[in-house]
Amino acid sequence: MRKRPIPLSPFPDNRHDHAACREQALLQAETYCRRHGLRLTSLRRRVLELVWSSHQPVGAYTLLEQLVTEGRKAAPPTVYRSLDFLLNHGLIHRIASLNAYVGCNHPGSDHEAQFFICVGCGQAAEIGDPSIESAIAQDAKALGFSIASQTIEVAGTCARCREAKRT
Amino acid sequence: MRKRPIPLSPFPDNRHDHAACREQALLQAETYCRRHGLRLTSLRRRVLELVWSSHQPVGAYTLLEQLVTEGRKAAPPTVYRSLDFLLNHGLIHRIASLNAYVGCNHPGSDHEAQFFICVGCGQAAEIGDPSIESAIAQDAKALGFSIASQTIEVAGTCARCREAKRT
DNA sequence: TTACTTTTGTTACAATATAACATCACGTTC
DNA sequence: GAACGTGATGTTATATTGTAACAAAAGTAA
Repeated sequence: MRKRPIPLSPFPDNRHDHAACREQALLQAETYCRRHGLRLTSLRRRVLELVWSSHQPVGAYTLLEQLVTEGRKAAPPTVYRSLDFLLNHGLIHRIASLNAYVGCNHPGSDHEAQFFICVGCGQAAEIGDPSIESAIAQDAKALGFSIASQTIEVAGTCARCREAKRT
Repeated sequence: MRKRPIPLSPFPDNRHDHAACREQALLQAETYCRRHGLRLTSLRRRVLELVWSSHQPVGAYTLLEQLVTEGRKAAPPTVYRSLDFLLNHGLIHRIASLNAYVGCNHPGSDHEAQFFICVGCGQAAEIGDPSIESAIAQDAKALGFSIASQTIEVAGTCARCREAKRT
């Protein structure tokens, strides 16, 4: 029997209360930063909030536009530095295949995840599947390879978008 | 019992004859194109050859520089169009985490692969592991997600580089 | 040859990301 | 509070990766 994957952040259903979802993520980030002596400054908090504005990975320049619209003095380094902070502490993930960033609701600098990304709605579901992990770990062992980081991104169509297309 | 992964293109050992390796890949590409009525033009062949100049994924602009050095009239679209052709027919892969391209020695437009990429020597090993595939397929099934493409890239240190670092 | 399609050349630009240095804000020590 | 040191942000410029759009050339078939 294979272990059950942990659906850390699956595709949200129709009655998903996203405001609560985002607030919870921000609270977790605040708690995490307080406990680790990190400064979740106003800028960093706002960038995190913007990343969490949906479950669709968002590009750095989209975030930049939003900051500027809000009246902040922001340039590319403004955004990238905040993103780096959030990435380093596991508060967001980078989706390499999209050059975009998505929130993570289980902070901690040292965790890997797998993403299913819908080309229809653009949403990304984060999975933590021990079966994938162990398969990769076994291959690494066979190769004598020591793993530093992983990029696992599966693109396709989510259930709801498939259903929508059928009609 | 889990199936054995197929090491499609593992980290080459010290006595790896890369000239032969590259020539074989080019022959395979020629055969593949002939059989499928595709035109492996001089430019495309040369780009493929340059990609195969090592097992290190190579950037588009590096290829461009080399073409220009050789006296070809090349601009970014020159390279990207050739890369697109080679990608579409499974003759190379794109490594999203590096924005770089690496040769594939089992042509065919519709195959997925997993890569182990050494941060020491820069080489990429292509693996086709059914265990990883099936774990992902099971997650997709559980989510009702239909897979279109995959990006699976594991970064770390290969056996030889680990050994080298120990001394 | 002519007509047609595919490939390549060419110019311009879009999108993503970083380097380098100045300034500001915050906490600590005196 | 004043002086200091450190980390965060502002600012300008530039590097890197990738595309759009159209013209010219090369291959293919009637």
